[in-house]
Amino acid sequence: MQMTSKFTTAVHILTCIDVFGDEMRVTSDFLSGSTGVNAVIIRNVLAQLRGAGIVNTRQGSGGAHLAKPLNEITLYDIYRAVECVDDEGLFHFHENPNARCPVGKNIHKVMDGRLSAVQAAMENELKNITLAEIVTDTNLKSAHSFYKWRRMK
Amino acid sequence: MQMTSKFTTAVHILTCIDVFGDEMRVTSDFLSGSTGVNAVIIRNVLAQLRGAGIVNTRQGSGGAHLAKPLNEITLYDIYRAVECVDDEGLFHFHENPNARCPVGKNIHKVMDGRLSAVQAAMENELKNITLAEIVTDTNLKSAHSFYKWRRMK
DNA sequence: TAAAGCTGTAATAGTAATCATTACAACTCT
DNA sequence: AGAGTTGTAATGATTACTATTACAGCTTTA
Repeated sequence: MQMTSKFTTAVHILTCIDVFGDEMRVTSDFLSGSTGVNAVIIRNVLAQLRGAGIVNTRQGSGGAHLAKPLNEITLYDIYRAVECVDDEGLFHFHENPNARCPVGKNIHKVMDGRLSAVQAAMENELKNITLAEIVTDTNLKSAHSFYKWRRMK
Repeated sequence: MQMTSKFTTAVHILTCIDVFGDEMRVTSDFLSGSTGVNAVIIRNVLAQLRGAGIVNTRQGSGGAHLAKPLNEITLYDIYRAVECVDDEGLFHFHENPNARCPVGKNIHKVMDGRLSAVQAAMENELKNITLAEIVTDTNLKSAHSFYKWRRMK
């Protein structure tokens, strides 16, 4: 089991918007080039991020922009925006436990609270990581390589 | 994204083995009846649990048995046995970030440590839950309903 | 020792999810 | 008006999960 790559793609996208947004239009095509992910997928991810109030985009005039300060966007916000984790949660129950069996009848109830706690532990960790950290680290690691890439576009 | 239902199925199976194991042969067929999961799937899950040293099974003579005390089996052990989480981890990276882009070049490295921490937080929670708890709670909830079910088999 | 009941495992199929891709209408800006 | 974009629907390839059928091999017991 794994999260969709849309999650890391979304973080990548948002980092690009912040890093390059000052000087150029960050279009879905540009983001496709940086992530290696199809431009339509990028637009879909952007649509989900927009729905969550994380970015602004507009039809016609290209270019995505952050809708919030970097340090107010956590990885949890992005995860919620992009992964469909609403309904059932992280764990997927087998669907037809036998209600006539005392174990089958109760296993769901017995596990539910505990599994929610596990999920919450993961989500809390995600809440503690902001995009600001990601961007800062990325800038530190790549201080020297910006020039060329910008020229390419 | 979600975990396979094999995980909750495995917990259900192990609970049954402990609860019913004293008085009857807990076969894949019996477990199929309790979980509502196909008997072949049950046998596959049992095979994985056996590989992890959690249960013993033998060809011919039916009936699975726990290979360890209840309080030495954590949900983490079961999760590791049953989900294939070894290689890439919980998060799935988009596979072709552009190495010529300073963001694409570094995003993986920047996120990796943080995502590992998130995964570890979840796994630590799983390590804190033992099968002993699950069985105890199940027994409490179903004290009155065992008789009938046993008679059915 | 033969029959009955299990396990282990391979092969096949249905279903759902993910991602890529094509296509095109609607919008913005020059 | 035309070029460049976004938003979105439709289609297809690939992969994962689960169910199911089939059968060889093992154990127990009658």
